[in-house]
Amino acid sequence: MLNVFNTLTRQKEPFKPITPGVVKMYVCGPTVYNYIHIGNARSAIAFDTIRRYFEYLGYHVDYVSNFTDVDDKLIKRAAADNTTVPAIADRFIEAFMADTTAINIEPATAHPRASENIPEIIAFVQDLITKGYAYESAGDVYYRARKFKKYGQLSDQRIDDLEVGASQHTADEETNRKEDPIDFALWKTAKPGEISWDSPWGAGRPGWHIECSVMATKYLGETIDIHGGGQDLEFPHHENEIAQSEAKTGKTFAHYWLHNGFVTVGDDNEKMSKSLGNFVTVHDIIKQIDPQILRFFMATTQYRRPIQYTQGNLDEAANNLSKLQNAYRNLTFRLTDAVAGTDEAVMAQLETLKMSFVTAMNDDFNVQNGIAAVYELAKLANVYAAQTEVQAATLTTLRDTLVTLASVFGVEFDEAANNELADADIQALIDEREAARQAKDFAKSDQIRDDLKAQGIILEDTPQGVRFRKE
RNA sequence: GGCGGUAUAGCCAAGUGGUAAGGCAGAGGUCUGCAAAACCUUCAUCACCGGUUCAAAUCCGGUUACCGCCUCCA
Repeated sequence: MLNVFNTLTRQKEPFKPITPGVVKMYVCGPTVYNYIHIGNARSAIAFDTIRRYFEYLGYHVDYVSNFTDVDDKLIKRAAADNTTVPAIADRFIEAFMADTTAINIEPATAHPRASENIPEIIAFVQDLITKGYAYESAGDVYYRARKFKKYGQLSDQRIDDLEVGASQHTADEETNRKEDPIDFALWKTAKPGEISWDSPWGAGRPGWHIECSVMATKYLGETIDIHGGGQDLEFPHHENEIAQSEAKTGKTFAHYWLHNGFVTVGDDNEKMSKSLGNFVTVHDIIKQIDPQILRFFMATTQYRRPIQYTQGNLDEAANNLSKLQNAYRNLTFRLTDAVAGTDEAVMAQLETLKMSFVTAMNDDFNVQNGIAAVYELAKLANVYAAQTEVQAATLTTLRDTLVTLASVFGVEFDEAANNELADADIQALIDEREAARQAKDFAKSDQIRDDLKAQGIILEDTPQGVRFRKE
């Protein structure tokens, strides 16, 4: 039984889907006014890993993640770049897709954009006004937070304890239009020249939280299984989503609320964020490091724990990743001289490891214990592949299992890197070196090996002959 | 002020009552002409104080430090 930590109840609960075999999950996506930073990437990776584990268990996952493509920051960016809001949005959505593809994140079932759901948003807001949960004020529309009895439930806040303005991001002119400072905007009237849509309240645009309520219910239904996002969205964003959605539908919005921890940087483990300006974009970082390493690093930290983004931690992830890749190579290499048959003892150990993996992951996606099982699998594979006689079916089963389990973390094994390099020049050098080794001319053979290494080709002598890989 | 999260070896980190998983780095070894890859061995009493218990990293009380949210944020 899979247990997930539900922010709503602050405890682990058995996961029971609304529809057997199906998971409907919505994960808050980025506001597309810049390249995503590695904190955004962490969230995407955390929920992609969770999604992949559901799929490993055999669930069909309907995974919806939005783009917030209309808001103050886009308007500001468009003005600064002397272009339009849609142009900015298009540019950074394209960059988002490129960056997330590089770190091996599966595309969502749907990637809806706020700007493409304006009629639905207006209808949603209108319904909230009709039901008495919202009111128009000088062209803006606000949500009456106090009217929603459960307001504060998710973040465990009582309205009266909230310190208004504690984050120092409240705008005075907006506060003046509200009945109550805790109320939040559903619709904002357009200032001259700003992007806008016609509405019953005049030209304007959606507030920040409404698009998620609208798109989640539109694409997944009034009640969904899992709603995810970063911990910083707990309040107010997700609190507001609940208030909007449940006031409108009268139904539970999401059964399980999952929140990923932050990426921290520097000696004081400060949160990385766009507003603090201490961020590293994925766009930049993957020019310097292998995106697979970034992916592996983040995927192997449990989603609720903070991640310290440091060079040392990245190096460690790189070493661990190559450990898995070496196990894959070791298995693949022996297929060439394997005999028929299956080793039942190894198969039995493999089953035990798979059970360890599932047990670990079923405990709120405990990837630390999950990856430990994969490391054990790698060791089992290496020991087996080092035997003098190996069986093909045993090798392929070990390899298939390695591939399947590692794929939950987004690890892919590159066949080409192993490789059967059809480069005649390199093969000639390898043959020449072999001849030199046979003649015990080690000075020459070592020279050839060094030369190839300079080209990024690593030679390895094994009892079954020489093999090579790219560095 | 309200709410929440952390604290385990040089580093990452698992572990909610029974005597500290796993990984990285380090050390020693096996294999190798030498390497590489791999394997084997080795490496901690759990922030601090007090309490409960036959037994606590794990429960209770207290202390300290760090981080986050309280309408820009993943």
